[in-house]
Amino acid sequence: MASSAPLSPRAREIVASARELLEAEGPAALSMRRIADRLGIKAPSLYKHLPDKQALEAALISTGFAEAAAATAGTTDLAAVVTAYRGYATAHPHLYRLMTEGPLDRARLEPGAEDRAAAAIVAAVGGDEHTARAAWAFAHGMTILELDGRFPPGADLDAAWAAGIAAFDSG
Amino acid sequence: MASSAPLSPRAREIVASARELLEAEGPAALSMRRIADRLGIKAPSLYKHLPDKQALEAALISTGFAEAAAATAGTTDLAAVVTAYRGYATAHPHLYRLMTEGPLDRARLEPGAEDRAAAAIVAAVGGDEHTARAAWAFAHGMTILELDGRFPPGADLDAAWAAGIAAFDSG
DNA sequence: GTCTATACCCGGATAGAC
DNA sequence: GTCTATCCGGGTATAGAC
Repeated sequence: MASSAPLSPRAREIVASARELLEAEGPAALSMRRIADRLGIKAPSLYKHLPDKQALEAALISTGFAEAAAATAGTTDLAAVVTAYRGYATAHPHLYRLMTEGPLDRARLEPGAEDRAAAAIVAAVGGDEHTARAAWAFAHGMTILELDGRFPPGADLDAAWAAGIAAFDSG
Repeated sequence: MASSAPLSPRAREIVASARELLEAEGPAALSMRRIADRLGIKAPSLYKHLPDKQALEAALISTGFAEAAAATAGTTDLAAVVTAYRGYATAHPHLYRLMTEGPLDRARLEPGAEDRAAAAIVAAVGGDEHTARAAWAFAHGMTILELDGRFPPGADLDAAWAAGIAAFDSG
């Protein structure tokens, strides 16, 4: 039903440790056993503090959205928003993947976190929601294809980002 | 080293059956055991025909690229390419995910398959590689966010696609 | 070309003692 | 709050018999 219960202090420590593991080794390494290992405890002990793994992932994702919102706040034009977006994603590639890959269980997130992360791009395109979604798709597509090494080796990605920004600016 | 060895007829049957499983249940269901089940054999028998699971996935991805190339061939303007791209992806969402998610082991693919899949979009933007990459990122971003249900419920995605197309057309 | 048996790895989660 | 013991599931892949 409602969104997540607030986390206890110990649960927040667990989430913080999980984040370090995630950022160091990626989503595939983010198992309850590995998280417990880092904390010097056993995996079953985690369940005294968090109901399940999804709650832990939701906490990580909510944090990521808040940080992405902060990273893009204060920008005014599309180039600046998109540059900040790319910068946040490449600084935290594994967290970005966790935030954006696959379905999102919105009920478990911090309320409003997703909207706040989207606000800067909506403002930068002048408030049109359709254009904002298209520009977000461009930014996410560039980001995830870049992180996954999907562009041809040696491709000038700064130029590709610039071309997309120019398209949306002139449109 | 080199690209994949050609597949035996039996291997092609296995790949075809794997594709049905993939399209019906998604990448997570695509295990050697499940593939074997569908064929009425045991998983170890598959290894007489295919060296490993990656070879099977590479065959599926190469096929997907060829089909995507065919789906977008003959288009002239960006709107038409992008519409065909979206149509192929939504007709084969799980295959599309397999084709586009995560790193790509190019050495195992059918040579040239990736380039042929990209050709229509390059042509539609007038041949500029940077703009082509940006437009592809837009199309992929829209597609994967749509498949993953990442846009707000009730969002008018046709309008978002149109807004992005307009941006690239006027740019 | 298929089988059985098996080796090895991993995962999330629970019960109940301390 | 942590532990041990355990249950359940899953996966890729190999050896060797038939």
